Amino acid sequence: MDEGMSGFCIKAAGGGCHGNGTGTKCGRWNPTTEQVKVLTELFRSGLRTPSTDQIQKISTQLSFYGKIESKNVFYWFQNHKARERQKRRKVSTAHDDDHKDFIRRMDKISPPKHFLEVNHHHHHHHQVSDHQPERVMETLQLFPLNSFEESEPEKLRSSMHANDHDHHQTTSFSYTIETDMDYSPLDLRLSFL
Amino acid sequence: MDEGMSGFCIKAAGGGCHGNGTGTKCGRWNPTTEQVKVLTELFRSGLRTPSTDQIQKISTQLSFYGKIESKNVFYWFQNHKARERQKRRKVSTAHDDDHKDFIRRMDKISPPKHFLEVNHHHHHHHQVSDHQPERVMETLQLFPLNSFEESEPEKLRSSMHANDHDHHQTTSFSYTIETDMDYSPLDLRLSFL
DNA sequence: ACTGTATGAATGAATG
DNA sequence: CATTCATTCATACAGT
Repeated sequence: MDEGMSGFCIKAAGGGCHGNGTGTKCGRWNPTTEQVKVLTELFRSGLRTPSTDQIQKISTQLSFYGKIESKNVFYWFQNHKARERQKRRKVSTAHDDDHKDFIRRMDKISPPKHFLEVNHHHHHHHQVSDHQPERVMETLQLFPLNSFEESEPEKLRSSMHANDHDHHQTTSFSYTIETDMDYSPLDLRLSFL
Repeated sequence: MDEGMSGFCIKAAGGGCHGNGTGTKCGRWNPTTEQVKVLTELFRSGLRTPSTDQIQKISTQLSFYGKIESKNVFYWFQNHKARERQKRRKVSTAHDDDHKDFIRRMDKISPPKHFLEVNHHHHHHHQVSDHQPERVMETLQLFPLNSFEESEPEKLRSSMHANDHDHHQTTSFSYTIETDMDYSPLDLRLSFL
């Protein structure tokens, strides 16, 4: 979730919409026939996943036919490829007798290869029932306040060094969840180091 | 940077099977608004790449609001960071108004024929810069003709013949826009090096 | 007007 | 860290 979540591009409506005669509403990109034509042609020519540069160029060219952004081109190819494949896949079901008990996506499909999967605690008492939050109201120790910033070399957190939780030195910051709902005095405290 | 527009996005449609594991056949984590809120807050506080410990703690805290695993937190941060960065690059492009000053530059000769890097130019560092995308209004150099990936024998169909004079030595494909509107003889040239 | 379908947009989950 | 695939949500538009 970024700031601009749900496709509500309510931004600057004035003239925002490409002035095509078909009276198109703004809110989401509505490709013109020309744009679609070009995109389709590119796709048919073999372009499936354009690189950033190509996307840039394509959208720039297409911008002549109407408002368009790079991401539109990006999504277009993403979707087009996905749907075609999706369609193609529907034609491969139950080709034989019966049980095609495969492609069954549900629970644990692929366990995280590396470190992940650590959150496991209560399982003994009422396993899958509604989780009775044991009020783990402990203070959440977070980042060292100086390690963030995209400068992470290759420090895979594979470290997995048991537990350290010792360096609780400075800056602590409490964050209280703010919700409209009013549940228990549950305030998540996130302490930053 | 619009924030908290209406607090919807509550994908309560179709399945909406997040929440406790009372037999919900959810395949993938569906974060609750509270979880997202916290994660976002953490992100905005500067957390970008939480360590294993932090991930652990965060997911533990967030588990109060619903089912969640460490890997979810991990992926969330990965994606969030990546997308924000990607947004800096894709959501740009063509912001100019109605400057139809398309420059039909003399096509730049395509580099060597067979597969070769499509990106033959700049590749400087531009971490998080909010610069205006350069208007690459030149012939659209696209993929290296010899398709890639997948077993999709896309038939290269080059209908639209070049009604122009322009024709490169390489397999170029000229696409002429055909519209009822009668703007300039703008022919979008898509050259596939 | 409502409904079904096509498709733009978003994002969880991976993989390299 | 970037790139990609799979799912799903949201909407524009066509058909009845």
